[in-house]
Amino acid sequence: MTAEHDDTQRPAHAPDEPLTIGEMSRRTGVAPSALHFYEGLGLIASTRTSGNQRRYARHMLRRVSLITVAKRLGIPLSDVQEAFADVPLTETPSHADWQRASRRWKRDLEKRREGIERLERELTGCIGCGCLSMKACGLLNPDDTLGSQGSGPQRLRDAD
Amino acid sequence: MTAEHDDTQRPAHAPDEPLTIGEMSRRTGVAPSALHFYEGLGLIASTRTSGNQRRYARHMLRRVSLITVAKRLGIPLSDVQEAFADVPLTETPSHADWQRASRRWKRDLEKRREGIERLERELTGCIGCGCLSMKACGLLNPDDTLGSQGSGPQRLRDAD
DNA sequence: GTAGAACCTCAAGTACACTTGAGGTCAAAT
DNA sequence: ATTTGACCTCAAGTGTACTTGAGGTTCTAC
Repeated sequence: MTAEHDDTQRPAHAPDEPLTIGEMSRRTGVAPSALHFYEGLGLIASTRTSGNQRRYARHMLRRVSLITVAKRLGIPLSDVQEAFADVPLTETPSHADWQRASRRWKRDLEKRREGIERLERELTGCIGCGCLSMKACGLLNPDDTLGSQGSGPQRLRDAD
Repeated sequence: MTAEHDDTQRPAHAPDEPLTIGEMSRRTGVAPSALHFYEGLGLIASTRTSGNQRRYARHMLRRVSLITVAKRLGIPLSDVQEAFADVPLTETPSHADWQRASRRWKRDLEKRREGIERLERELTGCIGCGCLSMKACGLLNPDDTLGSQGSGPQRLRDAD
């Protein structure tokens, strides 16, 4: 986070000009090779110049940002692909397009958050009572008191 | 979730007997090959019978369950390894051992949950105002209005 | 005591998400 | 005009998290 990318030396574009792959990379923090990769998966799209170089419409920045966030949260690209399913790739997506995608995402995120919250609660409870090592605690599934009924670690597994 | 695993036909063990790899697998839902793999990473441990077969102490069930949950939440095994760092592998962990691990985990989970919550809020805002496709919205970083200052999609990236 | 299920090791294969490298082209500046 | 940096394609390599298979051993039940 130093003066390493000083865009004052970079070409200044009109606000609606398409971006080169290098610009996309600098702006999103995603390597050009990864952008190639995402394009191969159909997660993003580009047009080509007469000289076969990629040019990205500005709305691709958002797609890449969303991919990045998803990754950070451990969401696989296949899920991102689904979330983007109805968002047009080649034209600028409409208000409604992104609204739909947003709602879809939000449901997915809610599930994830709930999974984490559940685990947090369980761990918190166990911090309080120390039951992570005690048979009496039903939260994290005691080592084996339920086991012989074939229950297994249900509490930790039924979160789907 | 049918009558597929009917433990009434399985060997019934005294509550403190060690488990075979097959039993571990059935109880945790984790494949034997994965248990081998986790053992290679030092995430779990086993003793061996005179005939070189693995036997797992019952407290390994909890370790495996925690690994499974972590995976579901997109937490890499290396992080799990760290979280387990001070929890004894070969003897039954003490109350204090698991307490320490719980606290560590909880901090990690909090960060993750916060990341997800942030994204949820952003998406929610965008559902409300439709800004996911509008330049005026600063939440998801507008396509490019901040871009020429070299800021990039900061709001989505500074969440670490 | 022997059949069959469950287990063992070790090597190789798979899927995901990329990166790296080779060999070549394109574009902006001198 | 030529250098330099950015770009292109395609193939192969990397790290993570396993699975699969071959070839052999052990355990349990009959």
